[in-house]
Amino acid sequence: MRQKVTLKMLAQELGLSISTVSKSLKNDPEISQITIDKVKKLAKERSYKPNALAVSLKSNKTRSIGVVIPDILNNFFAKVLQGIEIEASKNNYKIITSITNESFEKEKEYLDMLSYNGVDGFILAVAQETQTKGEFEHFEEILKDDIPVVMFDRVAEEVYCDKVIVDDKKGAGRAVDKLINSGCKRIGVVSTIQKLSVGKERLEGVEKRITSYETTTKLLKLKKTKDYEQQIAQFIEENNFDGIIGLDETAAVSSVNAANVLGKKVPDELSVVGFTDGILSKHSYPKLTTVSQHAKRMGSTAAKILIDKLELRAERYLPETKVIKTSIIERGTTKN
Amino acid sequence: MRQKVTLKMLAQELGLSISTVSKSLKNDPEISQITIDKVKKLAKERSYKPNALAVSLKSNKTRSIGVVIPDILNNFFAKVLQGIEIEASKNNYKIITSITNESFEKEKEYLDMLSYNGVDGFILAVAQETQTKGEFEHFEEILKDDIPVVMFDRVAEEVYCDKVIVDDKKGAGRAVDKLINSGCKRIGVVSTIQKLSVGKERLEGVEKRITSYETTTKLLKLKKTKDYEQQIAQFIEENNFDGIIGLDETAAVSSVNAANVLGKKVPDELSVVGFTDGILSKHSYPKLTTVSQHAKRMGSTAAKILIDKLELRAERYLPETKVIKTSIIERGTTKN
DNA sequence: GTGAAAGCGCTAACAC
DNA sequence: GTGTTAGCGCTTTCAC
Repeated sequence: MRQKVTLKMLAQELGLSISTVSKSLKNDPEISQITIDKVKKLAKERSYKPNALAVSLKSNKTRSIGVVIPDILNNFFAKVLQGIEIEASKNNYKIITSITNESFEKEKEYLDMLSYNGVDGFILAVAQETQTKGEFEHFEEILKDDIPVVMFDRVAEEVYCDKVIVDDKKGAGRAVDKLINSGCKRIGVVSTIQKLSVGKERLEGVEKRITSYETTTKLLKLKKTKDYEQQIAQFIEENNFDGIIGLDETAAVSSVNAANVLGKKVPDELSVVGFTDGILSKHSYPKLTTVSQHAKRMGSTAAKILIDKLELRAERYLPETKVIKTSIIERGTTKN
Repeated sequence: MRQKVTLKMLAQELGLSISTVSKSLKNDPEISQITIDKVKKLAKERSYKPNALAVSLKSNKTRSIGVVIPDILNNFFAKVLQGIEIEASKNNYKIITSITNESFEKEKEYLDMLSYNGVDGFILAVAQETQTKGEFEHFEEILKDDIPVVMFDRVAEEVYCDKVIVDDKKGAGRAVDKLINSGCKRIGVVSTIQKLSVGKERLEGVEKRITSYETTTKLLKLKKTKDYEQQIAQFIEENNFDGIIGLDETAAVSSVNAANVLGKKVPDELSVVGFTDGILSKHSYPKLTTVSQHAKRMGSTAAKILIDKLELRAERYLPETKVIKTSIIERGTTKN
């Protein structure tokens, strides 16, 4: 093992005290310029780097952010993570990634483990199991310890902390408008996320908006046990739909494929609008028109809010909820 | 801020010394059972958790692993990350995720930053720019400091460290066999990753295997500037292919969609085999037959190797290269 | 302008 | 069986 360079070593070599060396490296005005230059020169030569651990112990700051997400294979979360990472790295923060796999226990465990001098703050999306259970004490615990938390997308209303969400309801409304404007008369809704808060929000958005038009809608909750495309194909046939809103990316892409099963032309005989605008939407045939949630921006926004808090640049004790605007990305599954 | 519980506090409250408390919590046989019980009881009550920073400073171990990957939006890397995460969490390691976005500079930066008491070891896939440049000093630096490195998938032959790779050549051979066995006579190869080592490996594998049969092949390198499906459709038409091997997931899915453009039936008129077996393969229409690289297993294997090294369970100084076997996942784009 | 000393929270060798 | 002490590498107050 190559010897690690410490302040002590530099001090010895220069015949100075440790504190002088430390101050020199910080350009402390107490120290003469000559000394400062001397110290810096040697530090550079030896490529001295402060021991992050020692600095953290002293300052009680780790410069790291705990990111707790339900599922990294979900392209949406991956995008958010990317946004967080970029912003964090800009500000010289590390990120510690934890994946709950939608489990309440894992979520609790990770929060607990990381809250003890592991990270300065958290960015998280609530696990499905936690949302179903409605138990949020583990978040409160963290907040009591004065560790800031920013929730995104899957948030817990009950917890008083910063949040970054998407105007899902409005987005759903936009999806309805889009379909109606491209001539659809009968619109069906397909979802695999009926249990999640976002799933409910979107459904509400659709239902509310559809009352503006002379039509109604119907929801198909996809069952994991059966083939999605078959379920959707049947749903379309039975109700004679000419428009489908997929409340999540999988539901939307499967709807496009269901049209293939039925031999219906998209978008001529069936239009589809999806949510999330991830990688699947760009690789379906035809490519999906979607409501984009700007996942990357969600990530960077969440990171900005958290870092502002950590650096005390923001007002304390005043949690904010930031709403990211949705927008429709027009591609091939709708008519103009 | 709720006061953090420290050994000192417990000691004071119990009228014991700090070291006694410390030892009690470690079940040191030097300490009487009565004391141990007393200490543990209070520790539990106060929900004492050791300060991870102090432990790290003392032990010079952080129990964290630096994971450096080129792109988290790539489903393959996301899967590997998932595998790493599971294994790490099992062994009570944290993971620090860094995304290089294929940049040499970023890769260097992250390795540098994290190597100073940030992490105990690294798991990484080399960035594209680094592979192109062929500069690997930054890896050597890390190894000199005795920080173990495990490379996966995108490895640098030149660096003497542990590696986890896939038998890409054999996998490519399997893809050829699969197509020939399902009756293909003219096989084309499509790729978006011709610059990466894995891309070259796979191509070689195809070319080598195809000599066993009475046919030849041809490669289409997809240009980012133009629509993939159009390029592929043209390629298929011009060469009258009845089989396509997509060397990466995007190329493979785009090939299936190109068949749609041409109005060719898959797999009846055109068979396709892809690589990577990610989320896209499962959502194309028809679903893709692919060569799976078992990404998750790659991740957990890499993590196991690293953790074994870190805990000195493994022989030191003897880097190993583990080859993960590929397998064909049969779905709808090939005939039986 | 420089240095000594205390302390962040913990561990462990060494007393007693 | 329990306590004292030194030290991990750094920052910072206070003394000189």
